[in-house]
Parts: sequence; structure tokens; C-alpha cells
Amino acid sequence: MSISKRKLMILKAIIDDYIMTGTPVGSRTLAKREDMHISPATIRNEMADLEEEGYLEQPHTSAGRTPSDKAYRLYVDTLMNVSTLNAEEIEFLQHYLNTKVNQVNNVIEATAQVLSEMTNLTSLVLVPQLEKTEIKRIQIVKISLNKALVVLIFNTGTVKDVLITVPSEMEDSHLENISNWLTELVVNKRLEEAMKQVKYFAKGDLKEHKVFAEQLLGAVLKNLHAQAGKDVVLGGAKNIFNHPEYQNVDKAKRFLALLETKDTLYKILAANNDMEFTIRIGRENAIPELKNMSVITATYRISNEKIGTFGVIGPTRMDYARILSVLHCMSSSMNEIFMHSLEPEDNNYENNGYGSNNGKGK
Amino acid sequence: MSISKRKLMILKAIIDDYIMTGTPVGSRTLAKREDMHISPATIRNEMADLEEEGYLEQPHTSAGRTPSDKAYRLYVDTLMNVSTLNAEEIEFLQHYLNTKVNQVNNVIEATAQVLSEMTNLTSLVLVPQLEKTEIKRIQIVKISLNKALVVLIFNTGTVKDVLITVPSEMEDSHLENISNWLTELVVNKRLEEAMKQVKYFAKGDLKEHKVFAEQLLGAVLKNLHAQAGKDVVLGGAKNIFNHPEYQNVDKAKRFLALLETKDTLYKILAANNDMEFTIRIGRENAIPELKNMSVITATYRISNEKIGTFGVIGPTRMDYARILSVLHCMSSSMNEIFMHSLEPEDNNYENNGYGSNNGKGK
DNA sequence: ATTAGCACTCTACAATATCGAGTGCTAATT
DNA sequence: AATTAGCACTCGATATTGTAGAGTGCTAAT
Repeated sequence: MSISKRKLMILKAIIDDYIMTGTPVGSRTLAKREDMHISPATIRNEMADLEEEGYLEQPHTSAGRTPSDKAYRLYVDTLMNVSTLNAEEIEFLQHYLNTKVNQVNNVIEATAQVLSEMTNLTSLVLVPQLEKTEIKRIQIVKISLNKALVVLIFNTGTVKDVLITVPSEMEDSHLENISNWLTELVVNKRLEEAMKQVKYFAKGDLKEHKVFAEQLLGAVLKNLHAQAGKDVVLGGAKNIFNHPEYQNVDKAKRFLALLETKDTLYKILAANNDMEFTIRIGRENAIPELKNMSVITATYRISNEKIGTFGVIGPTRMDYARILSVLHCMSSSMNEIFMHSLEPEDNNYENNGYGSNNGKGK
Repeated sequence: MSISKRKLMILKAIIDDYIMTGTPVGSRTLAKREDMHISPATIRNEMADLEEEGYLEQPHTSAGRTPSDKAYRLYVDTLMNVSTLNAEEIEFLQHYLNTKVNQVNNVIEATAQVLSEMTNLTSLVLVPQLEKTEIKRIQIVKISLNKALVVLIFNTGTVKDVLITVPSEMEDSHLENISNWLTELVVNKRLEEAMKQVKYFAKGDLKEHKVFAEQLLGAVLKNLHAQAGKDVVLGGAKNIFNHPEYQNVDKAKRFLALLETKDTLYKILAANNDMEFTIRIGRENAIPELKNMSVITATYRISNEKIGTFGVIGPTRMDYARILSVLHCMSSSMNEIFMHSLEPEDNNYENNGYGSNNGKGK
């Protein structure tokens, strides 16, 4: 059972209007639009049908209609006009990112900021995921009598450190040797491979290194897993107040509480599942607290490997078309930056913006 | 011209009451307190005087009085009863911190969380300040053809990294040599000393190293300075909603906007100036946006050196006595943790909590 | 010097009225 | 058969009014 062309037209008009104004859309206001050549009464009839089919909702009997999650889903899948940023906006975005290229983390934070600024929403950026990055160096440095810092340096420019306890009689030079030996053993490997490698290799030779190295990597893995939730950078939390839906202090508070439980945010972003773009509307989100929110995410790459996710979160009433275009642009800009800053010899990368293969969710 | 004993008693009662309830205090309610043996009318007269002297304010003619900044200042300096945490609270606090000792940054974040939880305010923690920490190791690692990561490891367990460009023909082994040479040159020095040392030492010998090392350290310094503002960790931003003063969405928004400009927060905390404790009430804060807020800070130590600052921010109506006791307890706990985790051989550290030398601000 | 008494002020809150945008239904029109 | 005009009705938003309560300053009595 498909919906008539006219119904779709009306539905689109309602959603467009509602996204712009935030107030429930009535038949009269809708009929006033110049491209509407039908009377309010007709619209009312169609609206009643659309409501029955689950596309529209009514806050109360004498209010206009608001789109349901189902309507938004239809909208993003087939109805909306895809938009592109204008030159100034692209310029702004790129300029902003390009001033921060000297540190991976700065790029991440700049991304969060500019993203929230351009969308007027709260942005989330997942830092490069370690499972996909290669170890470049492991360095163990003694910083006090029996404490040492294990520092891991990855090919993405990410640095991780874990504090461990070492026997106080262990000397710097010995730790240095272990560092070098370990590095040689696991260089250009990913973290889990590295662990396997150490277990396997260390079995036979170098017995005195083996135990220590295994313990050490075990501690590192444990700690890095434990702090996975910390790897989400936020931007524009205050933007939530710009939306009339959140003028209610209590709602705003709940939203901010959500943002403080970073594990949840991590789950939200990690659910992206390597899709180039995902859109989750209202109850499509696995997390019940998000039933009135939508999450749109995109991936970014370092050296052509999908290595992280970023996106925005906000009320289901959001300008999906614009946000998607911002994410598109952002995604290519980030990829370009990481390309240039980490692999400048390879300049003929493919254009991966504004493509057609946006694998939208569900 | 000093204030009579009775006036002080009344003022203290008003402040205590206002801190508890948040509603302007009237003469009748005050007279009902059992320890008040004077009539409402008398209190009214005294109140009128106190208002004239600038200690009390009236929201409108027929409301009760509220304390002014001046009153709070008098309160924290001489009037309030100092309190201490009960055993459960101390237990809670220490337990919370002790589960996070395996990474310096975790301790910092745990501090922010537990601090905001125990005070019901927004907490700020400044990470260890590099100016006071010693370099333990400098490691340069090539992560792509012409990019390398400079990683600095400090005695406090802090790790900093900066991305630099290197000539693509430069080999790993050469960078390794420079790393070792540099480390040897600057180990156990602070960052600025290190810079001087490199400039001085490199003048004569090792010409090929000199230019590179100087450029490198220059880039590092520049970048670390640029990101100084990032070194503030926040906790409990949402707590602002618990205060009736911030039920107004607009005010809450402005507060959150303030929290997003970390430079400001950095200034707030850095203004602590190595005082063990500081209290800044309302307009005592240099920043005009804080005219209705108070900031209370404390310092923490690593290896007995004052190395960072933490504190809370909230409406001037806050429970100064309780917050100070939380900060006291927190300060000793943190010092203890860093002592144990970094210098476990030295167990007879001095008790530095609940002392009398709290150098309060102004 | 202190307090009782009193007229006055101002906010918060509840009750009431009004307006306007929107609806569903029915009957007339195309 | 589809569309539209007309109409009675609903409901939230807003303004108006009245009332209760907590507080004040002033004056006169203690």
C-alpha cells in the first residue's frame, strides 16, 4: 500500500515547515504556501489519513500536526532535497580545521567545535580507534623509584600512556632494552596482534623478558579498554538550549546528564559500524533515553582506513539535509587533513565527498 | 567603626539561613529561631543598619534580606563554623580516588567527578602544570614519510606530544640518536631550562643537531603553550541546575557558555597563585561574568611540589564551610595518592589537612 | 533601648475571561 | 467522486483580577 503523490507532497511540506518553525503545522498555514493549490479542508482530510498511517501526530486536538519518527525516516530516505554548503561555509570550515593540524587531538577538538557551531547542535567525535591503528613505538620510562610509564605511539599520531609498577631495582637501561626489544617485536602491528606476538614469541626465548613484557602489555590493554569511554570529545553542549524543545530546565538537565555518561556516548558512536553515514531517528536509537533525539554520524579516515566516527545529536526536529551536507563536507576535509599531514606523498586520493553511496541506517 | 556583637550574630544567622534555604530571610522567621531572644522589630532595625552598611540587600521592598558579597566575605573570614566531613564521606572520597590510581589523568578526572558530586557544584581541575615538572624523556618517532611525533614524558607521569615535519630522507635511527642525545641533555630539567640548555650547549658542538633540536623544542614549546587552555577538566556541569538561581534557562545557558571557553577557566584556576586555598566571592573575581558566582580553589602536590589547582564554581550562595572541608580532605587525599604512587619510599609525609594556615583570598 | 501595633508593599498563586489557530463533520459545489 | 466552504467546537496561550502571605518601616508604648 503506497502513499499517493499528493500525500507525500503534503507530508514533505509539513516536515519542512516543522523543521523550520518548530510549531505544529496546521492546514490553514500550509494552504497559504504558494505551491499549494488545494484548500485547507482537503489538506485536513489528507492529514487525517497520514495520522492514521502513523506519519503524523497531534500534541492535542486543536493543535497542528507534527511529524513522527516514521515520517522523518521517510523524509531522510526519499523526500528531502539534498543541499550543499555554500562557498563561504566550506571556506569557514576548512580554515578552522587547517589552523589546528599540528596535533591529532587538536584536529579532533576543532572538529567538535566547528561541527557544533555549523549545525547548532551538540557534536560528538570519537578519537581514532586503537583497534585499527598500528604501533610505532613502545617506550617504558621510569619516573620514580618503582613506577614507570609505558608510552605507546601509534601511526595515527595518537599517544597512550599507562602507569605501571616496576621493581625498584630495575634499571633505566634495562627498561630501555625492553622498550627497544618490544618495539622491534610489535612495530607496525595492531594492539591485539602485538599481544599475540609477545605471547608467542616470548615463549621460547628471552625468558626474563617474557613475563615482564606479557604483564606489561596485559596491563596496558586492560587500562586502555577501561578508558575507552573517555575517548569521546564533545562540542556545543550548550546548543541544546537553542531549541524550543529544551527550554524546559528539567529536560535540559537530563540531556546534560546523558552527555556526562561518556560510556553511553561511546556506544552511540561505536554503533556506527563503519557505515559512511548513519541516521538514527528517535526510537531507532537503541538507547531509550534517546527516544526524542536523532543521531547522525559519519566516519573519518586516516591513511584511508576508517578510524573514527563523528556526528551530532539533537532533537528529532533537526535540519537533516543541512546536517548531512555539513557532515559530508567535514568528512572530506578531515580525510584530506589527515592525508596531507600524515601521508603527503600520496596526493591523488579519491574524491569521497558528496557521493551517492551514503549507506543510511536501518 | 566595628559592628556590634549582636549585629554579627544576626548577620551570621541570616547567612546560614540563606545558604540553607535560598529564599530571602525575613525578621519574623529569624526571630522564631530558638537561639534568638529578640523580637522581629529589633531584628528589623538591625537589619536596616546592616543594609546601610552594605552587608545586606533586598530584592524588593517587601521581601526578606539577602547577604551581599561583603557579607559573605566577612562570613568566610570570621563568622562561619568550620566543619569537617564525617567518616563515610571521607571513606567515599578516598575509595573513589583509589580505584583510579593507574593513570595520572584518571586521578584528575576522578577528582573532578567526586568533587562535583560531593559539593553539588561544578568542579574544575587543572592538570599538572608543566612549568613545574621535570622532563624524563624526549622521544621522536617517525609516523609517516615526513611527519614525526615528539613525545615528552615528565616526572609527574604526564605525557605531551607534538606533531612535527621532518625531511623525508631523515632516518629512524637518526631520530633515535637525537632523541637519546636530547634526553640526556635535558633529563630532570624543566621545560624552559631545557630550552636554554639546548640553545647554550648546542652552540658549539654537534652543529647538525643544534638547528634541528632548537627548532624542535621551539615547536614543542609553542604548541604546548597554545594548548594550555585545554588543561582544565570539568565535572558536574549539570549541577548548576540544582540551584534555584539557575532555573532560568537563559542564565544556565550563559553559565555553560562560560564553561566552554576553557581559556577563562584556566585563568580562573591559574589565578590561584600557589595559595593553599583561595575563596573569591562574586565581584572579587576578576572576570565580570562571574559577578554572581564564587570560586573556591585548592592546590595539590606531586612530590611535595604545588603542581596543580582544583576547585569549584557556583552561585555566591554556596555552603562555604562544607566546600572548604571537602577541598581540605580532597587535597590531602590527592597528595597522598600522588605520594604513594610516585614516591612510595617516603611515607612519613606531613599531615597537611585541616591546618590553620588557609591563606584565603583577597 | 526594645517592642507591640498598624498601615502599606510586593510576589506568588489561583480563578476567570478572551483570543486565535486548529480540528472534524456536513452539505454544497465542481 | 473529489473538493471545498461553512460551522460548531476544542484547547493552549495570554491577560486580568483578586487574594493570601510574608515582609517592611514607622510610631507610640513599655
